Amino acid sequence: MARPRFKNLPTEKQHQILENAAEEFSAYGFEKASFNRIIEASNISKGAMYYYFDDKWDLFSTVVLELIGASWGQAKPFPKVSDKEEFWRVMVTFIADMSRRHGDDPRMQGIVRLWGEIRNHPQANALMEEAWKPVMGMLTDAMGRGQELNAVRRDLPLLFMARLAWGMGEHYDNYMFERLNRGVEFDFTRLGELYVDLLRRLIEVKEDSEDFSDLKEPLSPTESSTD
Amino acid sequence: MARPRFKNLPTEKQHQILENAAEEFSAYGFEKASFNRIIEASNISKGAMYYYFDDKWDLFSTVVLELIGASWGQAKPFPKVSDKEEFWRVMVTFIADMSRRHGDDPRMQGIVRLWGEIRNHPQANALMEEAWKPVMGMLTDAMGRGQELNAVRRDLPLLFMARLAWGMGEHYDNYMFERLNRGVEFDFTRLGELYVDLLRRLIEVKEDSEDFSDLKEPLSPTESSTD
DNA sequence: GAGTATTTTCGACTGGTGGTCGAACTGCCA
DNA sequence: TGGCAGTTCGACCACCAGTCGAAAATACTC
Repeated sequence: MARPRFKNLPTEKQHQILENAAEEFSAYGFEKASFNRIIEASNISKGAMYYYFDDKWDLFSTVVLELIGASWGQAKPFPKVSDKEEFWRVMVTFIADMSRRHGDDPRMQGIVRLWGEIRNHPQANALMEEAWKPVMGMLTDAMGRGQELNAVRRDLPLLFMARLAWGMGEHYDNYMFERLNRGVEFDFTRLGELYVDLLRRLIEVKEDSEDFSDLKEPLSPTESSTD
Repeated sequence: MARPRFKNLPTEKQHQILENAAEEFSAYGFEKASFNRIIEASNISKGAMYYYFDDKWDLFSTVVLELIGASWGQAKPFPKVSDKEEFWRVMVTFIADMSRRHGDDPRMQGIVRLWGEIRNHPQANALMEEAWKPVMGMLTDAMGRGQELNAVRRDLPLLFMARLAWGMGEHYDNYMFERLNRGVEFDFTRLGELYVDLLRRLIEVKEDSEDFSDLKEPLSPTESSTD
């Protein structure tokens, strides 16, 4: 979010600052990252830093938006599909693409993993919403198409299902990350298939399933508060 | 975890300290909770506090274990069930009981909600495992029984499914909490039914479903590191 | 009860934190 | 040359978790 003047800085300097910040945050998390250390590493004075950023959180969210934007900027939209099976097949590659984006860049990995830490910050929801808007948009679009094809259940709001998928992904990541750190080996493709299988079970149309459309309103997105 | 000597303190004093700590942690989260403030509120000196607890984390984990223990200490085990439908019916009440335990005590609520924040702490996994062991045990037992009744899929490890249920619960809580804070009204019973419906979709035996038992080993619990 | 040993309490102190602020410096225009 | 905005600077603030040596209280022994 960074004060507008930040853009007047030589792009090199901008890069340097954001780079150092990304490094620090993804290495230590939000609270334990040292704003002072970032300042030192950037060869800048404290006053100058606060001249360009409101506070630590401001720098953090700038970094997050930058990183996610760079990674998702030129992502291809969910392709047109014309039948159920194709829908699910494409979903697998979509999810794989997603986890690749999150897994390849270690700075991105660090950011994604520390999401849980900041969840209670007053501005966390606003940041999350803005940062992942394009991704969530693609997810909900995809699921909407799935509904048209009668592949995806219609009794739950799109956004609720998208968040469900998202949350499961987060949890999935954590579970795997933990095991990875213990030296367990994975077949990531197979793992992705399991993930989509689970997601599919959650949101697929099922003949005998109970209908929860009466819950639609409380589950739907209310206007997001900007606090 | 608290030094053993803590138990020699008058129980009244012990209570007072843990009470103040629970208050502080659940109100501010782990990082932003002030150890100093807890000390002051407890009418105790800094040296004394560090005489009974190794550090902030030590106090925190003591509080967590205390709180969860008190809430789950005398919980009834998952009842004997003899057929699929009964199994799922009992599961609904089990889950309802669980969310009631987490929702009734605001201190407990606070603790549960700040779990995400501390996930990256070096001792977080050990604490989580110890704190929720009885609950997870009941969950896995229940699911094991479900497998015997051919209600629950057999291709995934019990613990993986338990964690899946757990993670979904966490995410669910967060989603609802967010909406609650915006004044949205809920039918909690109905919401619990939706949760179990989703869980059921995830772990129920499904004839045409792909078999993922080849993933059993990487998904299974390895020996937990105690670092 | 005196003297010693152990346990407990105390709070000043340390190196660090995020954030503030008034002064100084710079470039530009009149 | 003077004035003025935009920018840079680092000393300073309140607070943080954690340390430590010494004082106080208690327990134990002769």
